[in-house]
Amino acid sequence: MPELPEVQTIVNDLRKEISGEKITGFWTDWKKSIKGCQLAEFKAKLNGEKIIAIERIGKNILLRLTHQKILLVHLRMTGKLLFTRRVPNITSKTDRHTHSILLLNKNKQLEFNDIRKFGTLEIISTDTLAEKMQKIGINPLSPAFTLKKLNLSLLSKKNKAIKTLLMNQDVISGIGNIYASEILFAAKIAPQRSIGSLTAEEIAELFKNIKTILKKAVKLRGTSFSDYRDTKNKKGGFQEILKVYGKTGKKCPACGTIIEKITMGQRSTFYCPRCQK
DNA sequence: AGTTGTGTTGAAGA
DNA sequence: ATCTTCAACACAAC
Repeated sequence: MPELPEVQTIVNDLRKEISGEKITGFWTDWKKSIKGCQLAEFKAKLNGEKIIAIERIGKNILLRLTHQKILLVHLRMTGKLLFTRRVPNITSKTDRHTHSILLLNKNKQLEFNDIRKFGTLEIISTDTLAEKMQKIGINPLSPAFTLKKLNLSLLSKKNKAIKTLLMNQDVISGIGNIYASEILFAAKIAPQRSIGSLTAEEIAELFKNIKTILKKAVKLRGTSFSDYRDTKNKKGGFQEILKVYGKTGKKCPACGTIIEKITMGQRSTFYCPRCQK
């Protein structure tokens, strides 16, 4: 669910909602989300710190705090960050799947809501950020991500399927199962194609569409295929214009051929067998 | 009512 | 090493 466009939407919204706020407490009924230290230490580290900046790296959300601390949030499959107002003196979650709450001043709070409880929270220090993010690949929306760069990252992976590469966070960060299928449809490339078989023209088309699809999805505030919601629990808009993802048995919007679903690395993969060569 | 599939990713297994 | 499979968990759809 939350891939680059969804995480970026959340980060953009959080900047407006909780930048500069002070953390006054932390509540949880699911300690397993917390990585790196025990609950008591986690609470102690957060308490009294101010949120000074909010950023995205890949699918990670970074809340930069005072004293060189960073609260690292990963939503995995069904995580949400819900910005809500607290009823004073009551632990008030707005949904039964909220398992942690970051309590802020002005009665603001950030609920970490996660149906499947795969999401994670961790506090790191700024000196360990680079190490922690070392294996995260390039941000496909950054100017540094060029066609040349894409070609370079393809070099050593000639035998792998192109869809697998798109989803590999160590190479390009932020593309997940939904956008991988959509980008490959837009680029007219079949997902199972090996990287070595791609022509220069196809790689150029792929490059162009990685940028355009992701940008469009950010503009539309992400895809709410099932669980994804923004910080105000609202759906995105990209699901309205999905071309192939989840469209098994439906007609290809470009040529009318029936969309097929295959499994690649235990992940559903959707494509048009006529448009995508 | 039991089985299957689900957007992620690290850890275990081959 | 590197690639594939599994597990974490809850729920909807079949």
